[in-house]
Amino acid sequence: MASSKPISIVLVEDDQGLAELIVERLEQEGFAVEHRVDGREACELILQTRPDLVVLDIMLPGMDGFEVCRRIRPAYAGPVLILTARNEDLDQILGLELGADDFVVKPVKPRVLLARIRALLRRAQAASERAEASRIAVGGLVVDVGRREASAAHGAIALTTIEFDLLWYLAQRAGQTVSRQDLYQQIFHYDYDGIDRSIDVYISRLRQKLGDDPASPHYIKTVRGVGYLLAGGMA
Amino acid sequence: MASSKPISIVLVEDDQGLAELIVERLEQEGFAVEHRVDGREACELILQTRPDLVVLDIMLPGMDGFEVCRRIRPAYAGPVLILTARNEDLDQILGLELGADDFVVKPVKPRVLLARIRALLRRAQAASERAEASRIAVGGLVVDVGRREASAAHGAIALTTIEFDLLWYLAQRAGQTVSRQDLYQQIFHYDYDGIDRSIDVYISRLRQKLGDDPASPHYIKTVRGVGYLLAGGMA
DNA sequence: TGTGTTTTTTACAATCTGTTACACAACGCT
DNA sequence: AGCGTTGTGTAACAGATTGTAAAAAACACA
Repeated sequence: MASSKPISIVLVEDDQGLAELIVERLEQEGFAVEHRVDGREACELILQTRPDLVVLDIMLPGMDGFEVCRRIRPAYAGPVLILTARNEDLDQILGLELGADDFVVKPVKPRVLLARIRALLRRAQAASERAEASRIAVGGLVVDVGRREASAAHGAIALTTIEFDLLWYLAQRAGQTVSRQDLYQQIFHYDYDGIDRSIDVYISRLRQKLGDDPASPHYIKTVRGVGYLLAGGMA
Repeated sequence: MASSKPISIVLVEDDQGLAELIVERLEQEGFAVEHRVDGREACELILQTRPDLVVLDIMLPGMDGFEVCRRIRPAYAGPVLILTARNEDLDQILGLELGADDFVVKPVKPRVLLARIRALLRRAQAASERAEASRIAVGGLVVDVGRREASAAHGAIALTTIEFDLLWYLAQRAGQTVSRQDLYQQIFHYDYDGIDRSIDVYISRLRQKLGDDPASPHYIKTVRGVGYLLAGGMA
């Protein structure tokens, strides 16, 4: 198990001295560390490589740490540890619900940082074990909640928020008919009034993106008078 | 769960080191694991013992994982989890619609694999509690309720909601005559008044789509004064 | 603020459903 | 066989439901 792959960490920090110190210590401990100074670059790196953990300084040139956090959060599910110089920032960190998982106040002692990192990794691991599948494969379609995208034979398919929520809900119940009522509850959080057509529009757009012909659909079937069904199911 | 009978898993993997690692971990967790290196042998084992789940490596000597999947699928309905070394294989997994239920990209972390296995087993159990059989094959016709579609030798047949419900009900009782009364109860949820002709119309439409000549029908026979019958038996 | 995207609404097109009408087939009777 | 009676097959139609393009509104970001 130790052999498979080292745990990867992305460090975003503009103070070169501090950064070197941290990188050295972490590598000593067997982590694979990538360091970036620029916020924008860091975002790209994180979204691309999906490290096991991110250590993020708040004060950065260009895009600050808050912004980086906001940017990556929708698509990156791993733990984020914030580094901050001033205590006052804490209010913001906590209050703004950035989705940071922990923070360390500067000046940083490597021992402390290391302990926090280990704790976060443990927590994340436990969470991922508990989690439902983050991905569902049904009938040649893969729906990935971590990336909030679907892939079919042709490749990845970019979906908007609601499109994805809808597909995810259907995928979780693949092989069962899902009622309009149910879909309105889940997607819009209010009841179906019998008149609104938005679900139909989203289904239509989903079918278009999935390359599904509504006359003889491969993925999403209509159950007239009831709702829809994503083809799939087991046993 | 610990008491009755352990959950059985078949692992098909040619890398001895990895296989041992996985087997050990799974047995630790209380699963009964059978390991095979050869694809052909694995097929036999799976079809014979019908394990609760199959973990299948793509790269195998002799018969590769894709082929194994294709071979077992018609007769094995349980969940299949694919192990793949390269991301590019995903295209194939998706494109070929092998009927795999999830996949894990190597290098495999046992924790992750375990979480995925648990998720798949949960899903499979939920599915099997819901439905008796999700697919029925009668006289060269396959009716699949999980996809709400029927297929004959020519390929898939697009059916409307009621057409499918009707066919499904007949398929569940293939070989026995089903009364009009019964059909009205099941399909329309009200009694047959002796006048209404809608069932006849739907039967007519079904026969058209199935390519059935009512003068000498291959699939749906008329039982005068009583109802209809979907021809049973094998072909 | 402007620009580009996503969500929601609206209107009209396409499809499905349930009914009716008529044609034909099966049965019973002489 | 001839005839009426009953049951089934299906085309055609009107109303209902769903599909979707396009416009408008809301939102996000620079």
